Amino acid sequence: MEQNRTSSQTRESIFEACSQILRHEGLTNLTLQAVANEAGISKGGLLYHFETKEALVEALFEYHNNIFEQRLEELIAIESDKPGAFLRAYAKASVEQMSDPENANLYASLFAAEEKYASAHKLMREKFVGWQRKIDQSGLNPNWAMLLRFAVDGLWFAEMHRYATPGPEQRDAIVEMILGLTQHFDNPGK
Amino acid sequence: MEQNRTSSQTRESIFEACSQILRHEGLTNLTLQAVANEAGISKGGLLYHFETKEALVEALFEYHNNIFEQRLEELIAIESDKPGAFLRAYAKASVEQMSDPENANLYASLFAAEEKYASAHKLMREKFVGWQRKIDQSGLNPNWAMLLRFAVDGLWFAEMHRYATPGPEQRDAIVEMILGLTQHFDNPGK
DNA sequence: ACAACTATACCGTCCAGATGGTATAGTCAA
DNA sequence: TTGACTATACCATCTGGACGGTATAGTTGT
Repeated sequence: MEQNRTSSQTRESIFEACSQILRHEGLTNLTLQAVANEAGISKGGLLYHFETKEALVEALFEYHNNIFEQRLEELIAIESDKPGAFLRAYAKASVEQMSDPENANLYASLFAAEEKYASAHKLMREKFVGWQRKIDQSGLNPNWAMLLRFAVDGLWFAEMHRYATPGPEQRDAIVEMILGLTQHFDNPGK
Repeated sequence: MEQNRTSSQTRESIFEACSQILRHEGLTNLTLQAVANEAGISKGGLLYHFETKEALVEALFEYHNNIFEQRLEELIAIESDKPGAFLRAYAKASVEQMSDPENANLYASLFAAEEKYASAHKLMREKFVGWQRKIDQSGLNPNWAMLLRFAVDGLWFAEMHRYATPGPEQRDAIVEMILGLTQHFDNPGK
């Protein structure tokens, strides 16, 4: 006979089910019924794990944030501790995240979901504050460091929405350019 | 007796009604009924002007895009035709757009709407392609120019979602930094 | 000038379908 | 026994959209 899954296994499969739906069907189709079907459980079972849809979405944000931050930690560990190290890791982690084109849809849907689910938006805002704090402590001129963060976020934003994105070689060149610029303490232009 | 408004007057009041709702209530509350109420017409009247909700949303995107592009044209006219001129106008127009904090909500809702309304997304993608083309023709090294565009878009993205945004003085300083960098043909850092 | 007609700008009502959420009764392995 | 579910039924609410109807403005022929 089949064994019941543990609670945490089911939770993970629910998160992956949500992600699949967001990747291929979009936020509009992220209904409780659809998530339950995709995860191979019933709607009642889904609501056993998450009392409301908002709680589900918030947990989904935490799930993806953890993945990102774990990778970020790994990249920080590799990075030397020269000035701008965090910024370089942040840039690499952001770019990596978009290496699978299907993730563009996922993240675009996730950002769209923030508009509706205030708790998810709050979570993301707190995350950005944390990253920005580390960027400030990164040893670079704060304005210069923030400008570089915006360049990274802007690339990410373009990839996510597919807004006039660079081709692979140009993207690599721009990323290299950004990484190089993080080695300057301040704006090298005048 | 009261006169009927002209079609274009009503259309404009509908766009403003949509914008008000997006600014203060969010995309979730952008229903046909709510738009009709806000515009002071009936739901039937609204559907007279826009056959479907998708058509309404698409027209709303065109409306706001026209506002942005008109301002962009003005700023281009002011700008000298030295290299990077378009990029500077683009940066200024983007920043100006966010000077009213209530617009942050509006644009965040608009971007969220793109996830649902494919025609609006298509429109925005085409707009970005057009802007990117002008950036490419801006007389700067293409990779460098695109990097600067991403910096602008990243600032815009942060303001829109209120993600660890700079204070007013820091924002001004960063904008000045970006404008200064557009006067370099290529990455001035090494 | 005036009647006839057409086009425009709406209004008010109705509806099928979907959604999030609740409740309940039962299953099944450890 | 308990935790982890399934299955089903149900509800209140909301949504986009279709519809028939109406008042007014503008055009046209005579």
